[in-house]
Amino acid sequence: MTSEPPPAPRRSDATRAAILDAARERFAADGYDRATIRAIARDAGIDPSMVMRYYGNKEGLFAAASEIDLRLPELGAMPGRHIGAVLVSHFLDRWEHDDVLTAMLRVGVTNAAGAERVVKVFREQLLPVTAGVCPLPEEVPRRAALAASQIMGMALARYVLRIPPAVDMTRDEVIAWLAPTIQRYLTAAAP
Amino acid sequence: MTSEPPPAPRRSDATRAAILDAARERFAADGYDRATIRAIARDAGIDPSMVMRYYGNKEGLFAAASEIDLRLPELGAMPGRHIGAVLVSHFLDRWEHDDVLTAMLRVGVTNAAGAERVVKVFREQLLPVTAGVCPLPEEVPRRAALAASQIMGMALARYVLRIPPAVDMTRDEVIAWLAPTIQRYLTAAAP
DNA sequence: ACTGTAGGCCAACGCCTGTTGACACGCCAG
DNA sequence: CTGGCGTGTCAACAGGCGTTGGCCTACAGT
Repeated sequence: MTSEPPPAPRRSDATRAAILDAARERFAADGYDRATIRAIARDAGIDPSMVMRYYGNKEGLFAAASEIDLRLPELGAMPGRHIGAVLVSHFLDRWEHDDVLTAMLRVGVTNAAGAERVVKVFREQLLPVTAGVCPLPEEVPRRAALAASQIMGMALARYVLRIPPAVDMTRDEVIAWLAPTIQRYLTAAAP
Repeated sequence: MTSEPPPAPRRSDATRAAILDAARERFAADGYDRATIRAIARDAGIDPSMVMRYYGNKEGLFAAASEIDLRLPELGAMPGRHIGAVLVSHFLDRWEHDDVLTAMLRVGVTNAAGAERVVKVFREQLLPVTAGVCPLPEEVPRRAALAASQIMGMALARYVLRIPPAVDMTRDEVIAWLAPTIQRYLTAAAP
């Protein structure tokens, strides 16, 4: 499946990367519709037609720009009581140090393909990690969805809508409040 | 302030209402950019120029269409232990029976003015209602923001992104899981 | 009955969009 | 040295957008 024979380094790799960087930034800041190919090309310092040559069309560019790896830690290898805090802390890091997640959220809300992409990340990355820590296997998807709802909701309030009290909370305060919630969603007995 | 002397019924009230209905639907379904004035006018069965005549421009139309009343119940008049369940249940109702909230969420994410509108609703409608139930007055904004983050997060997962496990939960399951979270955010001792 | 005005439609504007095709440069193989 | 291919620019396209102004129609006040 994932076996492109040699990576085959091309002379244009720098340009491709510049386009991708600019695209991620624009998609994160403006959402799918307002992030124009022309603006992305301008940011990358090249002609709009290069974007088409390398990524086919706007959808292809978005697909390439929203290749996301949450880099979730292995939860099995740590004391069960810290799972909530570790997850919240990890997501705060990811959200603050790069704008792919903001882009994913913004585009997921505006664009059907974007929403599917979010669902895919949820299914392929969050589900496996939470599988090991939930009491009953059949409850895993539901519990993961609950956890995701709280994490995305805080990201929405804090990084996208910028609701002042959510922005003003320190990182540690956010963790202190959210960790017990995530902990309960993933590990506590069903209500 | 809110004293337009007579309501002054106009012959065009039906048209105005049709435009507003169509606008709310389109903004909810498509977000700010994709919801075009032409499409809204087509839905309302009139000419695009009528929209301009009555609402000035697209921003004015959006401002009129996103006049939101959460219709939050008085929390002071009920047993303190039920606040979480009542709030979650109320928001589920609002979200399912009318698409203004979805519109608000979608536009809040794509549009700066939309985000400000969400913050305004938070400040003017959620804050006052939660003020009566939090232990310390100075914690009210933070606690309300936490509750908002969980409620918006679930709405995002369930009604916008349509993450399958979040969609599949019954209304009662959502309440059973979320109510204790909201309850804790609003009333429990700070962590 | 006459007239002013509000309600409504139509055609057009200037702008910006995604996308395309033709053309120019420079590297590398033969 | 020469040809081809990869990299890049430029100019243009068709279509959609928000917005504007002119014109027609029908009702309301006198």
